[in-house]
Amino acid sequence: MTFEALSSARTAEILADQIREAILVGTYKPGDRLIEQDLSDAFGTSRGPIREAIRLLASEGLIELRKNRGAVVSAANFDDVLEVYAIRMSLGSIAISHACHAHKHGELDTTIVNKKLSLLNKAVGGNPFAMVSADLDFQTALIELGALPRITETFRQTAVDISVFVRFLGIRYEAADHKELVARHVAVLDAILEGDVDKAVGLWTNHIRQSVREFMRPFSELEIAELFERPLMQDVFEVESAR
Amino acid sequence: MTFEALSSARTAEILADQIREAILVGTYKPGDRLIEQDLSDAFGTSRGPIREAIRLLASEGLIELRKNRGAVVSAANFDDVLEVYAIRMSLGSIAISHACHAHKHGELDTTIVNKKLSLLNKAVGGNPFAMVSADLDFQTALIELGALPRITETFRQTAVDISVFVRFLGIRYEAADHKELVARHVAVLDAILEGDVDKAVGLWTNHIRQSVREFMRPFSELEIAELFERPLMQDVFEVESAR
DNA sequence: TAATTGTAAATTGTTAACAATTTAGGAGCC
DNA sequence: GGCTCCTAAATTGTTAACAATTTACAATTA
Repeated sequence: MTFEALSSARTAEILADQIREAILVGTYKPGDRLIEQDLSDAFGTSRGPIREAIRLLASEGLIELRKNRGAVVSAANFDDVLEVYAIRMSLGSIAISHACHAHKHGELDTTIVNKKLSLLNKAVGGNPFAMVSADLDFQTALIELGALPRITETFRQTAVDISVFVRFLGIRYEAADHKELVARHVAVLDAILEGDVDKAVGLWTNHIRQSVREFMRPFSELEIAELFERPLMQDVFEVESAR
Repeated sequence: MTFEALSSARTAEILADQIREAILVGTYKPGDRLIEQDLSDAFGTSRGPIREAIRLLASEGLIELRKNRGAVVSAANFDDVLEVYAIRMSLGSIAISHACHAHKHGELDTTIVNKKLSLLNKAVGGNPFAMVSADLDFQTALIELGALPRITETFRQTAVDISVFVRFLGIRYEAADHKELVARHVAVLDAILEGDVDKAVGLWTNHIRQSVREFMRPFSELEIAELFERPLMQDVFEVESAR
């Protein structure tokens, strides 16, 4: 990789994308070590850019760095799931409220979110992982309407987390009603475009709560009972009883 | 730096700490370029670790990276301040609520937060920047009681932001009533230790709202009026009128 | 046999040289 | 004078070699 003419993005970012994809696809599993030399052989670069990509993925939390002992793919657990949903609900509400206000002043550009929505509609019914990915892209675009860069960035990070959960914690989107899922999303967008703050935020929090319920669905009674012990369940998600 | 025996932390992290400090102290000002060679000369390492430190600071948002064009120190603006306070209020509430529940189950370790509190008390009345730093450390320890790692990490990042605002946006802690500030902090901690979720969260949100008011105090009527145009002001901070 | 030590291999950390790109400044042109 | 084009310097990006550390494993000892 001596010249690489096409690169409008940074090389390390491209590498990070490829390694992230490899992790999400299962080539590297939680607990696996990522050895710099192996990666640079595999991707055809030297160790420098690979190192940079590894650091990038570590800042996303996808892998963990141990001093002088390299990087390992992180393991996700249930507590993480609840925390991530809590962050998405909380910061998402602020962003959506902000988007409503921006819309009232006529300064809302819906090009991206509309594009992501049509991509999501196309993905419904296809490969479930591709659908999850399209779903997350749409939600991120929705949050981006708020034009709050730090919140958007944090939200974007949680999207990576959700991808990991879907792959490694057995969340089964096959079980969910896809049309209803998309309808919930569109309802939030519509409420924003009506400029109705309370309605939009309400629909959003409701959407997250529903997502938590769907996430729990595939688990056993025992596992669900354990999940209900977590304070976040009552305080943030207000989930009453299983299903 | 060929061996460096003492390092229990990573070299790049130490370098990042030093560069961050140099930025906060004003050695490098917003808009300044950070040239790798200059930094490696200044800190006595090669460009590799410096590069890594720069990437680290970029992920904190303290500097910005432009492809093939190096790093510049970021400039903070008022919108950022409001967004950061909104994040701290929102995620902080979740963490504090979580800490209350943990306390009820008797699994709260208050060693760190108590240590930070005594350091804060010592810092009151001294160098204002040192006080801000001790203040932020205490708040971070408070949030850490929630034992929610992702929220703690995001919160920790916003502490860096606040440091930047204090240095570069003219927030004057001299103007604030230090004893009252510490009292507000202690009140939140006490409420957590009473296990009173509503009280603790209420005190916390109130504390952030008060902080926003104090942050505005040094600015002119015109600037304050402009700040009130921001949706976050009404929606999140519920600040009524300039006082 | 189990624990311990010593040594070689594997791996990460650092450095310096080289390649590619951007920036700055001047020569030539309108 | 102001504009474009060109070249040289400055700077970032990449690579490969070297240093330091960790890991694996065999030899030694209790």
